[in-house]
Amino acid sequence: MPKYLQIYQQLVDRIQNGTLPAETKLPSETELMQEFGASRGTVRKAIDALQDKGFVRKHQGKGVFVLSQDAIAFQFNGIVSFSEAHRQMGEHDVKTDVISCDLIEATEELAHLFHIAPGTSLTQVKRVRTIDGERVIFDINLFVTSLVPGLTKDIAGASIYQYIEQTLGRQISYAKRKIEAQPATAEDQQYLDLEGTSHVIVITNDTYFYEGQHFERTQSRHRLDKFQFTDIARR
Amino acid sequence: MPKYLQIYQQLVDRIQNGTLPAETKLPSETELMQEFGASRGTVRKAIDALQDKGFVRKHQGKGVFVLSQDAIAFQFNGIVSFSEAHRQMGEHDVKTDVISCDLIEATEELAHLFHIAPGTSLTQVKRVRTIDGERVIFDINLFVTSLVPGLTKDIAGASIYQYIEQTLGRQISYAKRKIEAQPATAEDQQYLDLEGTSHVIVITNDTYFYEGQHFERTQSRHRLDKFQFTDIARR
DNA sequence: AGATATTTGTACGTATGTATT
DNA sequence: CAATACATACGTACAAATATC
Repeated sequence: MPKYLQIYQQLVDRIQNGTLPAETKLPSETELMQEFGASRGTVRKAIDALQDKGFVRKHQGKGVFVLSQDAIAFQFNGIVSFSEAHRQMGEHDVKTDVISCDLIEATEELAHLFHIAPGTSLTQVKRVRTIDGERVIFDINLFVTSLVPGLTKDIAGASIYQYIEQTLGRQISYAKRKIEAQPATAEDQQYLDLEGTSHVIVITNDTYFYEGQHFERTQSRHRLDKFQFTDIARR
Repeated sequence: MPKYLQIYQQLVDRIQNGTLPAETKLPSETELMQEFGASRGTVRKAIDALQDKGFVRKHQGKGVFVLSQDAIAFQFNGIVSFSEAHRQMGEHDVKTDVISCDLIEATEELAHLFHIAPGTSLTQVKRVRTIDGERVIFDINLFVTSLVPGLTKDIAGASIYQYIEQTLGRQISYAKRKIEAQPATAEDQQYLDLEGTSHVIVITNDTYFYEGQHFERTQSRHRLDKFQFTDIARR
């Protein structure tokens, strides 16, 4: 592990175990240099990482200050798949049913979206997520088949993201997300326990590989009252 | 402007005007050093900034690659106030009506939330946003009065964030956001043109100053079909 | 109010390590 | 194996913002 990450990790530990409580000032760069036997640049890199992760805030001329812990607890930004998200939550009975896993041909519109030729093969996966006995999420995934080959119903029942990263060895880089409400479709009514609600929350997710290739669009359709999304925004 | 930001800006320009199209490789650090007459550290800082903003991706041993433009167009992350968001969109007839601007006393629950004593003064602002003639957003703001003093109906009708940053001279740092659906309340029905929809989308926003003080909680209640939220997530 | 010290920000230079070509 | 390109680490100097005397 690089030295700057070691320093970073030790400082994170101190913040998390209360040695460096919220609102207190971190030792100055000069002091940290002496303590860790590192150059100023290395110490600064560690502190920059702390700030990126939301642990501290730097102020020129003043110092570096620890931010309150509860701010960090909120920090589950980033791309998190369904199975990752619910493994952490625990306590809930979660099940995934794969409705279908088919090859389809890209329409004009989808071809344009993925920057591929019309008619190119796409893999379409439809899944229903059941939480505590209620069917509350209906996912429709579309993958560019050439970029994500070999998808099967079995894989779709486990974790597609794990398959992409571990079996295919591709690295997922970033995702664009859109959240909106839409009237429930006939398919929504068929696959979800809507309990009379007229709308669903739709999260459209466009995901990209490290190299910038757009390989997936997913619509995740949630029952209104079972949907919640949190994040942290920085000015 | 610091040198590394000048280099950053010039590279952004080239990416945006097509001189450096997506998927192409940036000049190497050595070449950029010569071109801009800068040290390697300075060039690297500029490239790091490019990567932070999502313009490029660095690969050790390979080079730095330009990411596709449409990924960046999506990049309006961060904390954006209502008036900021709609100034950019243009084309729409937007109006803000201030329903009330009162001092209230913190309940036990609110006191705990803001880490203040029960009974401490809070400023409560209720506003309705009308877009193209329809009342679609109902905002309820709660400010810790001692941290955001002097709020008036007039200020609430313009931009509270601008007042905080420019008049009070305080810097807003980050916000925690939660998005969920809730059944419409009587107040929602009174102030919004609900068009028969039973639920509203509620965005709860907790905002913090640079120093880490929690100074605001806002509930922004949106009509279902007029709500949309986008962001970009990184792995 | 003003000078001085402290603290972070920027910039340069050099050397060595690691991944890819 | 060698060359190329990015990553880490050390050191120095000066600037800018803030705190202190």
